[in-house]
Amino acid sequence: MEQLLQSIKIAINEKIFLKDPESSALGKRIVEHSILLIDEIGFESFTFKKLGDRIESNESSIYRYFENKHKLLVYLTSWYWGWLEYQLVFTTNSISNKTEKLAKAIEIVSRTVEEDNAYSHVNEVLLNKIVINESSKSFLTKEVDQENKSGYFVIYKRMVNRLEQMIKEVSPDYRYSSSLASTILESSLHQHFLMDHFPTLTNCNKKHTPGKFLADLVFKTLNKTYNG
Amino acid sequence: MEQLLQSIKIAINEKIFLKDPESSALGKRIVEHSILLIDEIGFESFTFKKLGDRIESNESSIYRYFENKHKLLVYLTSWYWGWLEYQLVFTTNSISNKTEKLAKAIEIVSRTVEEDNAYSHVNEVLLNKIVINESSKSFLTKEVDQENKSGYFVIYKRMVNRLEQMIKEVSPDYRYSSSLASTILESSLHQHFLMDHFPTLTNCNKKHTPGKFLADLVFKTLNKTYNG
DNA sequence: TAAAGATAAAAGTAATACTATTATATTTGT
DNA sequence: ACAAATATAATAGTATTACTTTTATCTTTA
Repeated sequence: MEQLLQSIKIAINEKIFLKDPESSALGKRIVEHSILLIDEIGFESFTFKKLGDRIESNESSIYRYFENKHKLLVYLTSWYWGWLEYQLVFTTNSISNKTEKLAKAIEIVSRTVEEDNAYSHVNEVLLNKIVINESSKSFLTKEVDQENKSGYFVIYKRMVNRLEQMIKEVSPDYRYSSSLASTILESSLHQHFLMDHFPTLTNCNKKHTPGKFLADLVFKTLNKTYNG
Repeated sequence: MEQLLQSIKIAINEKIFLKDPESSALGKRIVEHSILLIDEIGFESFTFKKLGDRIESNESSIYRYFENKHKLLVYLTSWYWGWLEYQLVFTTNSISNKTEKLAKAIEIVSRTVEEDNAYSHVNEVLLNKIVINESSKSFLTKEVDQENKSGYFVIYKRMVNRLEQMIKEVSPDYRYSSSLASTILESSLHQHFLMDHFPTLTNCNKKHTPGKFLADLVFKTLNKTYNG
């Protein structure tokens, strides 16, 4: 699988960037070090000036790739969802049992991310942390409707739709398939956040993972017994 | 109830403000108009200078009440959860049937807020919109652990705990009571957000409210039939 | 009615979030 | 191999933000 992924490029809506960061060494350094720096100091404190210093390049050169730091965050989260979507599709594709397929999907989208060496300039473990801590800020803005129209969030929406379809395959009569699908993704991120910062607000831990909580929730809701 | 509430003050952790905004006319104007202005232009664009212009007061006077706009947001969301907690406790207190009590609680925390004239300087309808659109930003920061230690989020945590207790009353053996409780609150806000901006990612609408989705989810998960 | 406390006005500072210009590399097409 | 095209770096500049400080004035209240 790693060999296979090596040649796959995550396709991101071109409106999100001014110049494709995958198209040059500088672009890749921008992506690589923005992940490290945002993880380190948080999105609020992150600036293109600091990133420029870090990669020994100039602030203005970064502006040639991304209009502002908000678009960079949209890019990074899109990349993450695209990467996760690939794993989801690849892993569940061959599973014919519908219940088992949905169970696997829940596991994939909610598990703690482990190193993936397929993309040398992206640290997926840190990117997952960024998605947990910062990604809400990419859509909780006054510009969300306009950016949604421009297709900034297509990959995320496709992820929700894939989960929704799997839910429908398991329980065609369930009324809230898309709400449940969006709740799986959102709650997964939230439970991971609570594990790190508000442990009294969650029962999840290394043993009882967010994935197990969500599998239990989903299959009871869909009236299917499943012993994952 | 309105008469009763009139005399109740929502108690907010004193570390969140420099001077209690409830203690003066200017303080109340700050709260009142910050809600209107944040709703209007969003938290990112909101500044104390703009608020000062709006209330015909000075930027530096606002700084006497709140250290920065982040603390003001923490204050507003705390106020909201305190207000909602009061409604929750008041409304569910007299219900002896445990299932019915939990059902009512879910309804209270997930319903669309309607006007409440008890607090003249707070527009609860707009504050609810702010909580949906901006409140995540109050804890998705690098300072969250330190602020949590200082008690900035106690009211929210108490809300989750109240829901958790109600869940335990209904199903003592359910393993994920606090995860489910935190999911109810988080998912409720998220489903309202999706209704407004990503209608394809939710089945919720005026008829099939987030409250109905969540009640269905919770009672199936807890193996209780309830026809709300 | 004097003193204390609150608010307003003005000015200043460092940093942010950019834009514009020009110079210097680097790549590529012939 | 070399000119042209393109990318990057360096520098400077602007408007705004997020404050702090100082001083003046206004309002309570003891």
